[in-house]
Formats: sequence, structure tokens, C-alpha cells
Amino acid sequence: MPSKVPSSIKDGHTHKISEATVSRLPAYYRALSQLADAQQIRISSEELAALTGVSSAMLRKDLSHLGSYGTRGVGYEVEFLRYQISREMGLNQDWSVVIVGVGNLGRALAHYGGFGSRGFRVVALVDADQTLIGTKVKCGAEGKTVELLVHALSDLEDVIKETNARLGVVATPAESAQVVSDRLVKAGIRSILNFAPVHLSVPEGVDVRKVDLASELQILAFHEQRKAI
Amino acid sequence: MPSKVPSSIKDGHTHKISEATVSRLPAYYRALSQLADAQQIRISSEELAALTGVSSAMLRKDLSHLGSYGTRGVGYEVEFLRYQISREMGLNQDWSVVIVGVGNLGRALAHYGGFGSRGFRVVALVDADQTLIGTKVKCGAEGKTVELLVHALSDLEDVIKETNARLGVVATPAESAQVVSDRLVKAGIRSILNFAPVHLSVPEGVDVRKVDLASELQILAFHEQRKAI
DNA sequence: ACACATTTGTGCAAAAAAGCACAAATCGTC
DNA sequence: GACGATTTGTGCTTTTTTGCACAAATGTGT
Ligand SMILES: NC(=O)c1ccc[n+]([C@@H]2O[C@H](COP(=O)([O-])OP(=O)(O)OC[C@H]3O[C@@H](n4cnc5c(N)ncnc54)[C@H](O)[C@@H]3O)[C@@H](O)[C@H]2O)c1
Ligand SMILES: NC(=O)c1ccc[n+]([C@@H]2O[C@H](COP(=O)([O-])OP(=O)(O)OC[C@H]3O[C@@H](n4cnc5c(N)ncnc54)[C@H](O)[C@@H]3O)[C@@H](O)[C@H]2O)c1
Repeated sequence: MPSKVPSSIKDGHTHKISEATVSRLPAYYRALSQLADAQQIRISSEELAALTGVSSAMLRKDLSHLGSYGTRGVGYEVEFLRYQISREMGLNQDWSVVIVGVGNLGRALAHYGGFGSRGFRVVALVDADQTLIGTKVKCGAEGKTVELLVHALSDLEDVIKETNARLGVVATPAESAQVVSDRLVKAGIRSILNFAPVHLSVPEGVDVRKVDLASELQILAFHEQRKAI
Repeated sequence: MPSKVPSSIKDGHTHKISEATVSRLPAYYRALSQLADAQQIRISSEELAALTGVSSAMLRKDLSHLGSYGTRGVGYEVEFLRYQISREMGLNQDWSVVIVGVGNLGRALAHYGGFGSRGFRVVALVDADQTLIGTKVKCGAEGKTVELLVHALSDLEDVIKETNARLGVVATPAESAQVVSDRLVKAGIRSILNFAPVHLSVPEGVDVRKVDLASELQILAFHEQRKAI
């Protein structure tokens, strides 16, 4: 009778995790990090769900895809679960990010301190504007500030090779975004975060996630319009 | 036989439009706007789908929820369809936006010109930082620049009343986001765009959309990690 | 050792979203 | 004015996601 084959066997993460689940893991991870900072040892699915705005059933099902890391009747150990999620998502390694387009938004992203603490390091800035190229931009918030040189667009491939960047951020105007994306891909980047309001077409095997702020406002406006009175 | 009851009857948009569809309408709208700018008169579902990165069947089904605005064998009239989407989404009116938190990100949003051209007007800036309050910040890109005064957090309710803002943007640190959100709601705001990396809990009837950049990078990292070699 | 209160993990049902395939409508042409 | 080439709109199927409910596991107290 196989009564001794349990938990540890399903921990191997060869299992396919659904896209919907993946999109929620970061929120769980963040909440767990905060709980860990606050020295909390354990948490129930009910509480963690409330913190992250999902139902407890969904939370448990999401987590069950990673393995059986909770204890029935008790809950989850905060630090242990946090570590498991970070391992699953590849957050226990550092990720190098290149930002293309150092305007309003690119600069705000560079200044932002919240990335570093999550294992993302902005390692290169690239722009096409001659007056920007060669200038220095502060990266990261207080504590871990680094000054980065803005490189010329023509050096994009070299910069990526030298810095080993694996994530690319497109923060150029819409007109340039596709060209920039093509060059990022050609230089070996296979994960792109796009802020320009255009659809980027990329070869299979390359992931693009878009952040479209105007769309978000439009979606809000749509619902707002429908609210009576 | 009711063979004379067709198209026009289903145009009334009392019909429920699915959330997935709503989230794609802005992309269609933007592509159509570009096509209109380029003087293109007509477009097929196949072409528009390619421009926006969806399948043509999905595009047609999405559009069919608004009404029957295409012509079989021909396609859609760019300007007409664009107008129908804008009407459906409430984009033929202006939406006033209040931004709370005028740091890196809040400032970038304020400077951004792309909102104005889509009917969103930043009408008020609010911050808690004494050194920022009373200073002026340029809003909008060249052409339609306005200088806005940064108001004190204590004036939030008054500012919202005076400016009639209906959309609120939270760009404060995570610690303050829930408090700010509560006050926005109390002041009558029922649509919030949240950039702070926390889940905002709001009463029923209030919509929150979150833009979580660190999460986006983490999702990319997850997939990147899984790509062999 | 045993009853009891918790809380997880999951099988199954329901709902939502995406994809397929084709009839119906339209246009241009002969 | 009939025919063939196109392209929409949509019924139906498949897949994905969410929600429900409860058995299985754990801890506690007596
Ligand atoms: N700023 C915002 O709040 C905001 C909001 C929504 C969307 N966006 C989008 O984000 C993108 C950036 O916005 P922004 O406000 O920072 O614009 P911006 O004009 O301030 O900055 C764009 C930067 O890209 C550079 N650039 C132009 N072409 C380039 C190229 N081919 N290669 C490299 N760099 C190039 C420019 O020199 C400039 O520095 C735009 O697509 C915009 O639509 C911005
Ligand atoms: N800058 C980015 O690229 C970026 C990226 C991802 C997420 N975010 C998130 O967006 C938010 C803003 O980021 P930022 O880089 O602009 O931070 P920031 O520190 O530059 O700006 C925050 C601003 O909010 C103000 N503020 C603080 N408490 C307030 C309160 N109670 N009411 C009103 N204003 C208050 C501060 O005075 C400051 O001006 C943060 O939650 C951050 O985590 C920013």
C-alpha cells in the first residue's frame, strides 16, 4: 500500500502552472514578504487571501500547484512559503534589466527603488536622443543608488551583451517601439515589458507584457459611465 | 415572417459586454485612431486583428457585442467604428483625473501628453510632502501644457469637489495607499487606478484597477526562467 | 486515547473565455 | 441579374478559470 509516498513527490515543479495562477503569485509573494518583515510566523489561506484580494479557495488552489506547503488545521509558514514562491518564480536570482527610452517614464522607472528589492537590477539605459546620450542618471532609491550612463541606441546590442541583460523595457514613443523591440529580440532579449501604446509583434518564444495606462483609464471610464446617476 | 427586424435592433447597447471584451476595446480604439489619422477608410477584421494582436474571430465577436457595424464582404469603416467604440466606452466626453502622490511616477503621469488626446485631463495634484505643496507642476505635453498647483492632502475632498474629478490615481508609497484610497472613496471617487504595490480594499460599487510593474517583471522572469537555455 | 475544532488540498460543477467553422450578406464582374 | 470571391456575424465546441463543498490531516484539550 503506498501510504508512504506523499507530499515530497509532488513538490517537483515539472507540473504546468496556469497563466492565471502565475499572474497572482507576485501578489502572494509581496504580501508574504510584508508579513515576514512584520515577524509573522504563520498565516491561513483565509487571511492571505484577504490581503491579496482573492478568494481563499483560489489561493489554496494556486498554491497547491507549487506543492503541498501548508499544514491542515494550521496554515502556511510565512517564510517557507515565501521562499517556495520565490524559487518557483526565479526570484532568488538577480535579473538584469535594460531600459530603452529614458524620458518621463524611463527615468521614473530607473529612479524607482522597488525593483532592486525584488531582485531586478537596471543595468543599462539606452536612448536615441543625442542630448541625453552620455549623461548620467541616478538609478535606484536611497541606500543603493547607482549612476548609469545613457548609451546610444546604436550601442544597444553591445550593451546587452556586456551587461547580460535578460529583460528589456520599452519606454520609447509608440512610433519607435516596434523597431526597438526588433533590435532587442535580435540582441537576444526574449522578455519585454512594453509601455508604448502599440502592439509589438515578436517571434515565437519571445514574451511581451504590455502596460497600457491609457487603456486602464479607459476601462475605468467605461465602468464609471455605466454607474447609475 | 420577421425578415425585416435585423441589424438596427441590436444596436442599443443595453447588452452586457464581457470584461474580457472591455479590456480589449481600448486597443481597437487606438489602432482605429491611427488608421483614421492615416486616412484609411476601411479595414477588415483580419487586418485590425493583426494590428492589435488578437485573432480575427475574437475581434469580430468583440465588436459584435457593440452592434453590427461591419459590412460583409467589405469590412469595417474606420471612422464609424472608432466612433462607435468611443461612444460605447464613454470617450466622447472628458474625464477629469486627480493624481495623489506627485513623486517619480505621479510626475511622469502628469507630464505625459498621451492622456489629454484620449479625453483624460489631469485636473488636480495632491501630495502630503510639505516641500511639494504649493509648487507648480507642468501637466500635459507640448501644445497643451497647463501648470497645476500641488495641493495638500488635507484639501483632497475640497479639490475633488471643485474640479469634479471622477477618476483617482494613487501614486503614493504602498504604506499610504489604503488611507488615500479610503479618502478618495469618501470624497465620492468610484474609479481608482492604483500604482502602489498593495491590494486596495474598497466598498462595493468602487472599481480599482492596479498597475503593478514589479509583478509584470516577475511574471516575465517566471517565463524567462522556464525557457530552456 | 479520543472527540472536537481548524484549515488545507482537491474532485466536481459552473461560468467565462477562446477558438472553429460556416451560413448569410455584400461587392464586383460578366 | 446571376455567379464567384470576400468577409462578417454567430452557433457550437473546447479550453480555461473560478467557485463550491467536503474528506483528509493536523492540533488541542480532556
Ligand atoms: N509618461 C507616462 O506617464 C506615460 C503614460 C502612458 C504611456 N506612456 C508611454 O510610454 C512611452 C514613454 O513615455 P514618456 O512619457 O517617457 O515619453 P518621453 O517622450 O518623455 O520619452 C521617450 C524617450 O524615448 C526616446 N526615444 C525616442 N525614440 C527612441 C528610439 N528609437 N530608441 C531609443 N529611445 C528613443 C526619446 O529620446 C525620449 O527620451 C510612450 O510610448 C508613452 O506613450 C507614458
Ligand atoms: N516609480 C516607478 O517606476 C514605480 C514603479 C512601480 C511601482 N511604483 C509605485 O508607485 C508608487 C509611487 O512611486 P514613486 O516612485 O513615484 O514614489 P515617490 O516616493 O517618488 O513618490 C511618492 C509621493 O507620494 C507622496 N506621498 C506620501 N504619502 C502620501 C500621502 N499619504 N498622501 C499623498 N501623497 C503622499 C510623497 O510625498 C511622494 O511625493 C509607489 O507605491 C511605488 O511602489 C513606482
